[in-house]
Amino acid sequence: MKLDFKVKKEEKNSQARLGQIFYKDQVYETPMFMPVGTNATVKTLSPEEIKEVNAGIILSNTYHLWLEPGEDVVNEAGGLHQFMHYDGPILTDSGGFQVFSLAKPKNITEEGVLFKNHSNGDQLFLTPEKSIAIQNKLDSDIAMSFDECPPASASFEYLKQSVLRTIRWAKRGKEAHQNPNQMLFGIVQGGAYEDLRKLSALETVKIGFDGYSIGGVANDHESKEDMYKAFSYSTKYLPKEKLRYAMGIGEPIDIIEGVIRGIDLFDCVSPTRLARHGHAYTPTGKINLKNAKYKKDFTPISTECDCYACKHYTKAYIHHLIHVEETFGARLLSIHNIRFLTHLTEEIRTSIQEDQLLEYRDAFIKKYYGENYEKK
RNA sequence: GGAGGGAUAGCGAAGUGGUCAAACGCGGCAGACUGUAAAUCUGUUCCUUCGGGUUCCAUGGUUCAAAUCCAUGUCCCUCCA
Repeated sequence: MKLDFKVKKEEKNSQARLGQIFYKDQVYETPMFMPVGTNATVKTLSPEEIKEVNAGIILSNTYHLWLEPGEDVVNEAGGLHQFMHYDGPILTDSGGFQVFSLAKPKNITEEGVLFKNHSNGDQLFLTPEKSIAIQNKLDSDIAMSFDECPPASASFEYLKQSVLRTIRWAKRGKEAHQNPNQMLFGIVQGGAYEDLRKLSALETVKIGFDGYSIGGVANDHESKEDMYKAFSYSTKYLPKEKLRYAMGIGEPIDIIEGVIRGIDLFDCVSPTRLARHGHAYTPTGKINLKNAKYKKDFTPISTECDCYACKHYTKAYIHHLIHVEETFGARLLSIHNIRFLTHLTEEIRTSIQEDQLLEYRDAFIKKYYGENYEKK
């Protein structure tokens, strides 16, 4: 069954909204943070742990599952939910981000994108139709249009051509889409230019999708200022009743700033990747558990956190696990970091409810970054 | 008792007259990471008041110059008796 979305409340002092996603017999609140599980697994976590950490939607990836194990295997298993034993909503990215991370610009044509398989060098060709067909078979709940995700450093002219092509691809993808239980989102591109974001948003909305994503943000050292512009210039031209999703975002502050600009959904690899590299989010900033100063720190990562890691383990123990490269360390930190972000969105929702989101943002910055925070 | 081989920075290991404060790997100490080619990548790792100082088992020697050559000693390994 296709999931449903309703906006419950709009904040008085910003573009922020409170919403609800209805899925099977469950209701999920937005704004929401969605953990990333590219290879049909949120790295190191079981589905039970994903739920324990209060995450709802999780992500998976078309490109990766196409290569391994192949969409037919997943389909034969009964779809992604059955395959990976996750009964919450699953969103699949289209492979569009891999256009940015894996393909060379000259391999992008009107028809589609030529990739080199990152593991064996095979030539691969992905098109909008192919991406949608794979997602149909994976049977995710939300599919993404196949887009070009250009680097932030791309020129205005290149971005314009790219936006126009992504719109044409979106149209082709929508025509190819056949899974009635699956939402399909269009993707707004256009860098930090209002003209391009407007063009991209309006044309994509004209095609008509179940929700809209904002792509091409936080690529290759884009400034925060440009990222926030991209948010504003996109949501400004999107219908209020549809879900808005900032792809690949992000850092705690970027989630808050995104919500302020009218975004409902966020996903990011940071909590799990940082975890594998020994880092933990805390209310007073990010810390590196590998650091020698934690060797004998027998306090939890955060006394304000209710996650499994913080309830039962000390920094000293996790420091030890990371040093001896035990996977349990990465798991505890992944649990903690995702919980940090889902908890952040809970506080954001409360603040929207009370029309206090801007105050919440300022207080968060003061606590997380200290007094001398400036947008970089 | 005899014959060989070896001793290099925290560890392993290159280097066998000057370009050597000494490759490289590990470990250590830090940093980066935003739709996951990411349990990855980068920096740093003798001391220093940044001028310099002190090193390659020890001592003595050869040489303009020694981790590198010679002598003696100490310790380790392999083989033979």
